[in-house]
Amino acid sequence: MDLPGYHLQQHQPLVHHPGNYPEDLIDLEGSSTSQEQKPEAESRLDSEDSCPVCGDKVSGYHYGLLTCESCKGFFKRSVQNNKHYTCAEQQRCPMNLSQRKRCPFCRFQKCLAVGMKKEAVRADRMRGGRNKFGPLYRRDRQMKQQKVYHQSNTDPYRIKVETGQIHGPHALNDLQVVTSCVSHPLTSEAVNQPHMYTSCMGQSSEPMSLDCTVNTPPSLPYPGLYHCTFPGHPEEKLEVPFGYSPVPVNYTVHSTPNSSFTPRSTLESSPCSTKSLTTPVSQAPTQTPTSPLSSALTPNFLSQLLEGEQDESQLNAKVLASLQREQANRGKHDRLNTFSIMCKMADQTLFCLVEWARNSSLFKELMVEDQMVLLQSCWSELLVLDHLCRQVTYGKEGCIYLVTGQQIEVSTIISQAGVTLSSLVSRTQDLVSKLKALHLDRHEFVCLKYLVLFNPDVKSVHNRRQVEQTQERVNRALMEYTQRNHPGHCDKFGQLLLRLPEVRSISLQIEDYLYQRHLQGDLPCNSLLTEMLHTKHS
DNA sequence: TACTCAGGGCCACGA
DNA sequence: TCGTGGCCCTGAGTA
Repeated sequence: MDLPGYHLQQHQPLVHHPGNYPEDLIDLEGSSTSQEQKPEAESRLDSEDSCPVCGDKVSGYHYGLLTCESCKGFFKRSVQNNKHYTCAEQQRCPMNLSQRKRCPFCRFQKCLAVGMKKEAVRADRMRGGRNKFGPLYRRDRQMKQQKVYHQSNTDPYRIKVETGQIHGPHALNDLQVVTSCVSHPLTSEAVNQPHMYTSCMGQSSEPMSLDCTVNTPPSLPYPGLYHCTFPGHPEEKLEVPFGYSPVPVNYTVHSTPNSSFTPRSTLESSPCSTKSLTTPVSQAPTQTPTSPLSSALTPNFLSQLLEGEQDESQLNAKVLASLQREQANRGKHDRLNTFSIMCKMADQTLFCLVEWARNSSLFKELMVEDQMVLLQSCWSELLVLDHLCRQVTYGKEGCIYLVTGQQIEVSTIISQAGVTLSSLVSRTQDLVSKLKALHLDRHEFVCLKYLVLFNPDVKSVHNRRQVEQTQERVNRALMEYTQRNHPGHCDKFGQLLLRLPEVRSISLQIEDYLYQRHLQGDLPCNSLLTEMLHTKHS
């Protein structure tokens, strides 16, 4: 099993993550491209493409993708000098050849969004040589040649993602939300202007359409390159022994301000549970007066927790770009259906969550084996929490805010979905309402994520005490934060913790649902999502 | 061993 | 004065 960033094991099959396009998967439009392979000299002409950041002429591969000399230099200086820009506008400045100098903030953000990699800027400033992305550039070049051919034979730059009818034995889809009647372009610029997918379902015998039409810029770099910014990139492919142990957790909450959040392993609460597992009471995290925690440290501690949080617009752009690349790499008759698109979104989000955990200073303190088992245990809960936070923060009434920045009406999904999915959507929306009523904020949300992540009851955790202490610390920070910021809502802390069992329950139901779809062959292959599911059930 | 090419440095230029 | 961007140098990887 691969967890992005973890590599320990050699016996597991190599897993291809989204964005990974190893040669064995790249056939890529098959033989049709073989005759179109251009000589190297001609392929160089491809570099006549425009820079994905500003549209200027590209000069070569720089920091992960084909960019112009100007953006190369700008990116280098920004990273080397650790520049921190600010935007005088609304962080949505247009970025083109004539205006690229106006707002370095937006320019740098766009550099990151399109996939330029900070890590490609050498910390030691050593000149010359090849970087570690060399093989990737070659692969990208091959992909590019193939795409040039493909685009010359199809409608260039415009990719229509449609959900087709599911035929055959797999027709029992719980979700057949399809698209065709909405035409909002799905561009990076659209990230900050969420589109509404209005329902046009039930008005036609044809599959309904969930609009995923994308206008891909001509210079859109290719799969495997943009994905450099995602964990799980081929260059980072790491193999991991992945013995998932389903350890259901029941969060016992004493909803008084002084109570502690106590995850306890239970058996009955999990439909997936097959093992008996008990946790000694002594292992339950407790707060004691002798705790090394200091309330005076809480603001800084919360700031530390928040540091790793990813900017939503960047996440939007990343996932959107990933979906665009996925579509761009597919043939005209090989479009992703809506369920697959949703899975891809979840998969990319999962990668980002794993990366978030890996970059967390608290998480880094754990031994790698413990990091892995914790992530294996809570990945679906993190996904649910992430989704919930997005809805609380950005979602409008009656709509679901997607990780791409788009919105879809809940009624649209429910009207099309089967019993299981409808139930899941309803339960999740109920929870969203509860969290909205609690006015869940960013600090509280990140604390909940850490509480879920640092679960000392996960089987196989070696340094249980360390996990417990971190959980206690986060628990205390959350309690103090809610007391300090919501003195009139003295039970907010307890109310927040009371939501966690439901998060767990929903996540388990989602895992079961996805696994069933996986068995039906509906889940996209080669995804971290699939691997997580497969490992758990294997 | 010559060649390739991506990252770094230099420096003229302009705001 | 500082940021920009074009040009050249460097050196690991490759054929």
